[in-house]
Amino acid sequence: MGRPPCCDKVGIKKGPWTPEEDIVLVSYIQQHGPGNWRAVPTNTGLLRCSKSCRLRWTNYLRPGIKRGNFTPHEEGMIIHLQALLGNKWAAIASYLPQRTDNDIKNYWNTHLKKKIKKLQSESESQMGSNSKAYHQFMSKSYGEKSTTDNSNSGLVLSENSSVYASSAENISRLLEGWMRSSSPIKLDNNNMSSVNANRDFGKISTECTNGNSGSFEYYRADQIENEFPISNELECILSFDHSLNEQKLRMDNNNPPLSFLEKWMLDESASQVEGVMELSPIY
DNA sequence: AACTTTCGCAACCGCACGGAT
DNA sequence: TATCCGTGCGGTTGCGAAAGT
Repeated sequence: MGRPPCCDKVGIKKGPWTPEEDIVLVSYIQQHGPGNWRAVPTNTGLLRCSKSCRLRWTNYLRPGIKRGNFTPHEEGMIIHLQALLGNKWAAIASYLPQRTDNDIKNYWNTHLKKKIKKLQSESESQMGSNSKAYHQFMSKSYGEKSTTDNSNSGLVLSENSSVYASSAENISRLLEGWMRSSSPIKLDNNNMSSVNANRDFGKISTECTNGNSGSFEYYRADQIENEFPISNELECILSFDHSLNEQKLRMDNNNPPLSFLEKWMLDESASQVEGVMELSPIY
């Protein structure tokens, strides 16, 4: 009943993308801009369905994607936003513009869920010990000095070096040469989620020819970090997180510990949720 | 060293939604 | 209004790598 999924069509390839396929896709999008995915396999000769092309682009090839380890602060953001929004990964990702929803979802499922569960069980088993594990985690997540643990002496925000998949590195090498072209082009405002850098691609300039998507450009991460300061929205939520955490730590000094999420949810519903919900996500 | 188990993540699947016709 | 089409989203799967025995 109904149409078969597009990827079930005869001749449609599945499985991991090869560097060569990536190059074809990237070069096509360089010329035409993202969108109209249905046309991509037809026009490029890629034996992939349109959906697969879109996914490959948005989750992997798109400029501005940060890969590799999540910082403690990113972890904290994800945990807060997940508690607020639930498994709305796309919404959560909009507050972490360098991360894809898929990446966040995977990180949540493989790391954070376990971590929270562990912390919760530790907190429950250490009732009366003022929830040390919770404090340690929160202080790490928010780069603050813990009020209960002096071993963590402050900011933990330094970012680990990113790890990139070998395929992306291969593409980088393969793309070297033909991508050294033209003068810089202004970034499209609609594409601010793509503003951040993919170090592998180096600096590339190109203009879309369809006139719809405007132009876009690959920047190196260090350039981006200098040229595009953190957005107001993100600053807002970060400062909110900061003050929230301070409040939470103050409360903790006077009250027996609740579980991590219970406490946070209570805090939120008490006073702060509206403030966050009014924030417009970054698109 | 060989085998098994666990983990992490890229990719896929199916559904929902909105715009066009 | 109904249908089609393109796209976005969240859940799940499968495979390679790492860890354990």
